[in-house]
Amino acid sequence: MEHRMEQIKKQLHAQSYKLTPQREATVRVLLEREEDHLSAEEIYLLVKELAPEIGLATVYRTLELLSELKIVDKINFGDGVSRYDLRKEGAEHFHHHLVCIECGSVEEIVEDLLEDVEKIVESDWGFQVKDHRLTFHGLCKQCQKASVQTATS
Amino acid sequence: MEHRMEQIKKQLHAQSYKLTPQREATVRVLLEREEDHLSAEEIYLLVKELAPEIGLATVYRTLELLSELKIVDKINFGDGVSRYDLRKEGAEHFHHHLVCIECGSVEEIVEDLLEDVEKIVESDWGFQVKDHRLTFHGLCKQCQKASVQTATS
DNA sequence: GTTCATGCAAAGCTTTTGCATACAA
DNA sequence: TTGTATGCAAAAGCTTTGCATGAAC
Repeated sequence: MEHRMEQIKKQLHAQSYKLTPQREATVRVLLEREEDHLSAEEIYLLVKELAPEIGLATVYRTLELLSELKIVDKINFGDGVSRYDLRKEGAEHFHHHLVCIECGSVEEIVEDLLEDVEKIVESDWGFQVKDHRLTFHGLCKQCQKASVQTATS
Repeated sequence: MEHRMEQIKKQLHAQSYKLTPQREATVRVLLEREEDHLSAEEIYLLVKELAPEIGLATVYRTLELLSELKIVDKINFGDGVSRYDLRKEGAEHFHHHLVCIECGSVEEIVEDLLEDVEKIVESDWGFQVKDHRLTFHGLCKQCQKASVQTATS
């Protein structure tokens, strides 16, 4: 079994949860589609390909479990569905996102750009930061090009 | 009529929308509770005190309209409901939030702490930033004190 | 055999929509 | 009067829950 799956299995066992076939299939989908930001429904459909008998409720329960264990982060880009994002290995903080308001694409920023800002928040506001959510909304490279072309054509 | 309400009225008229009594009551609630982060349901209950005949659907429609005009920002702290936050006068960007994971309190940071980070995102990722969402999760001052007391008592 | 996990269906919530009515330019 | 806005109720999502069944130790 791959390194990452093995690691997650240990995390589950450490809290006396089992890595059932359904949970494994769900994690596998999340690993395979690590760059995406899948909704529960999308994950469900992909998991069904690996484990056709699985129910949507189990996917929700698994995702909730993985959230609690901080293996995945639940995120909401404002379109009414929750999306689930695997934490990068060893990452303490949730990574950042660039959401294009034109084409809807989502890019990830793994670098932590908020270290300085968090120091300011802790010293000036007395707030002890545990985690963060940072999303930029704007135009991705492609859509910037497209809008320049439209403007000049 | 107060300055801010008058201003919003003009913004509506500029797009040929009317400031109906229902919309005015909704805006009034948002102004009165500017520091809070009310859900549609909470806003509805407060608006009912000013305009008892109003329907929940109208509140939703008004909030959607105000969102489009960038008079309010819709935000989601992950508890399954959307919350609506009046933009500060003249603010270009949405302000930041400090959400306490212990007591659930939400504090606002009006200062824009992301100017440097946005420059990096634009230059290093080629992403043209239009707006952002930044929320810190952690312990507020009060809850930090409380947890120290608990630990030492 | 006891506990934990699953699948299915039903229920629960928030939010949106259809439609007839009321209002305003 | 012509289009916009509203209220109500129904519908439409997404997510959670109850419960009986099944698997694991």
